[in-house]
Amino acid sequence: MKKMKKEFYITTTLPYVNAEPHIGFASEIILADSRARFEKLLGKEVIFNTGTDEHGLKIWQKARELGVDTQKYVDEYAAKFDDLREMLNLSYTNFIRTTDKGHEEAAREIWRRVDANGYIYKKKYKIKYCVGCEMEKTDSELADGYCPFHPGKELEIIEEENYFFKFSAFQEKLLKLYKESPDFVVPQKRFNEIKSFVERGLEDFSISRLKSKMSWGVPVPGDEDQVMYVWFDALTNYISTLGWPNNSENFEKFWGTIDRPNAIQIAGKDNLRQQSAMWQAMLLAAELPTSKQIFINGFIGVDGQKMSKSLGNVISPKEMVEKFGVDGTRYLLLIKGTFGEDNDISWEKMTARYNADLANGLGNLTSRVIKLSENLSLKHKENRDIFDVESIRLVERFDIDKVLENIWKIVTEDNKYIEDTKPWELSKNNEANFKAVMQKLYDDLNLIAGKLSPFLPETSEKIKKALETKERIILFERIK
RNA sequence: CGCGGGGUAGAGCAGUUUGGCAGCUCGUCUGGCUCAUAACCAGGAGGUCGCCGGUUCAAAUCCGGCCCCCGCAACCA
Repeated sequence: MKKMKKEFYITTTLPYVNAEPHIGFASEIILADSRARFEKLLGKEVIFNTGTDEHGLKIWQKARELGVDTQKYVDEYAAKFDDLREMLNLSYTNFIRTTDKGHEEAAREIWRRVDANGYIYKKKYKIKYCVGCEMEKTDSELADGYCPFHPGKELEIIEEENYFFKFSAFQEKLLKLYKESPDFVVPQKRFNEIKSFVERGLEDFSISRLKSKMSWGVPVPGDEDQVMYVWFDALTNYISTLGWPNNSENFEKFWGTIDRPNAIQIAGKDNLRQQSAMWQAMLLAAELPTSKQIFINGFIGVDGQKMSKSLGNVISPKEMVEKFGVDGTRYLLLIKGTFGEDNDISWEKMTARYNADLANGLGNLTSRVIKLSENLSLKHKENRDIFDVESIRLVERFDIDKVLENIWKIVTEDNKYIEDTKPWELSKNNEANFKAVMQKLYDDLNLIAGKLSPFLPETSEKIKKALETKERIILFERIK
């Protein structure tokens, strides 16, 4: 067996705090949590990072709109996101807020390094400004050259001077990085997408805003008139959370070194460019190690449609937990489909799956075994190496749906085994066989509990406890 | 020629990288069981793998062409 590295680092993206926690983010963080718990079980020291992205124009506007102090507004939202820890039984070790002082300092430091290496320059550029909206408009937001909300008004052209990041200088370096690590982005199709994006050529992008127009951001080092564009600041959280630049020991241990990158990132497909190109270029520009691997998840649709507020079909993590419980929600979000693909959900389908797999499947099997073995004293053995090489490979690709499918094969086999051996008859006429049959079922259920612990931690504990105490238990109540 | 994803049983999907018996879950039909949460087990029905052509002993899978759906630009991961 080859010697494995003892430290594991995983981070989600940081949700932007201008809306309630989204089911897509819940799915992302449950995947990350499952992986983090899994690695911990394999004996690694784990840092699992998440947090909130709190700067930028939209938040500043939203707070103004509501007439509340911006800091107060973000404090409230950050707390809402931190509530997910309990709601979804998450095991994250770090919760970083981009308004944390340490983070802001780190963002300024990475700026200084990128600047010192010659990758930041100042440039005047023209922006289109709609007086009706009192907002800057990008070309993609325009309809026939006019603001869609104020089509009668001419757009004003304003010249603004901002700082730019020399993204264009990183085309070759990024392609080299992609070439050298063939699994850098998973799934492959997303990797192909970002490769061809970088191959087509990169454009420098603006990384600051005039403070006079929008003050809610990290001040640019050496220029009091500008604040950082939110992306530049936000991406830095993945390393500021480790105490970078002050705590270089911790940083190298978890984030890794240039020769041995160690950081696993998970993100939604809307974040492909930011995470796998922009952020990597920023790291290269600051002469820091890149990420090790980036997993890109698909989107969740409802009944074949996009989930959106205007359609009124939004399913929130909170509602799911109210209906299916913590582990029910975790299970349903883990098995909803192949990692990286867009997955379709609906209350109807989720309820059917909940009843079939959790109530009728695992829950009912647990009841059967506990009841049948009520009066027996069975041997308890500790599980060792409960995950085989195949399961490890699957979890490392976030194919957790397939791992769970394999666990559920044991449930099916055991139901069949009970049917074939008829222990309720054996208990009356063949004590020895009865005991042997029940011992096997006990061992299997104990194994299932072990295998479930990273994914459905609460259920895992409940099963173990029920086996021990022989107390009858309804793991998952059927839902109508 | 903007970029990308998809079309496989009534529904939802896997399988396509590396060609080799068309598979899973739900639903449905028939039968069985009574330990269990009206749960469980067995068997059955149901598919021209979007269409046309090519390569091959062999194509859902590889190649060429075509049709249709969806996402990316407005709340939104």
